[in-house]
Amino acid sequence: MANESFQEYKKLVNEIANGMEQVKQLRASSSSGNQERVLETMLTSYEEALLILNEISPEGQDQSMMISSSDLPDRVLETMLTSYEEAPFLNEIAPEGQDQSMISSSSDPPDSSVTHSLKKRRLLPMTTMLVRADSGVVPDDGYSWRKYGQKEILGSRYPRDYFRCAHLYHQKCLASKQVQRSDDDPNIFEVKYRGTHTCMRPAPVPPPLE
DNA sequence: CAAATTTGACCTAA
DNA sequence: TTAGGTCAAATTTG
Repeated sequence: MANESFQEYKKLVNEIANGMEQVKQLRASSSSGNQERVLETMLTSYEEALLILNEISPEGQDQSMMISSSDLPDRVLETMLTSYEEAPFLNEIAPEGQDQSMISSSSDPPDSSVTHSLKKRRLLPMTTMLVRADSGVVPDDGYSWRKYGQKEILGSRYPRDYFRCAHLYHQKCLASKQVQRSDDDPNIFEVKYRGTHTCMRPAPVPPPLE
């Protein structure tokens, strides 16, 4: 069934992938710190958008209940718009050619109901790794962390611990991590890292395996 | 004593 | 409202 919505779907995927590629190139050639950060945010959004598209990909048998072809682009566009709002300077770098249509905001419509919510804080993605802890204690990863919370997680047998870099105050190091014992194997811990250390502290030895 | 942890309260997105 | 993330006062640790 190569119906219309499927064609649209493929087109959308291409557009996003294409835009993502552009951002990557842009990132590779610029060096300003702030721009770098913004580009990083945008890249993340693109990736999220593609993930969403994958989740609801029309490949499955039940195509009939596939998105009404309008609420899907809405989700994607909302995600992307958030990023573009954080990157006004990009208006000047308007890429040659096509995909302006995705950036609907350039010639502001007067009563955009979207403009009110421009204060979204976008958090960095977490990278997860599994760590063996035969002694029941999580091996040191070389950084000094300070624990700031612990939570019971619904459906998990063990609580989740919250840490952030111990140098948050002396330096602006925003790195943080979460640790949670695995449900199935008590000797395995799931360690999630967010952000990278700006403090150049001791041996940054990222733990093994994943 | 300072510094790190514990733990219930607080905050907020879904 | 709930679940998950964070704050911060009390407590423990070194």
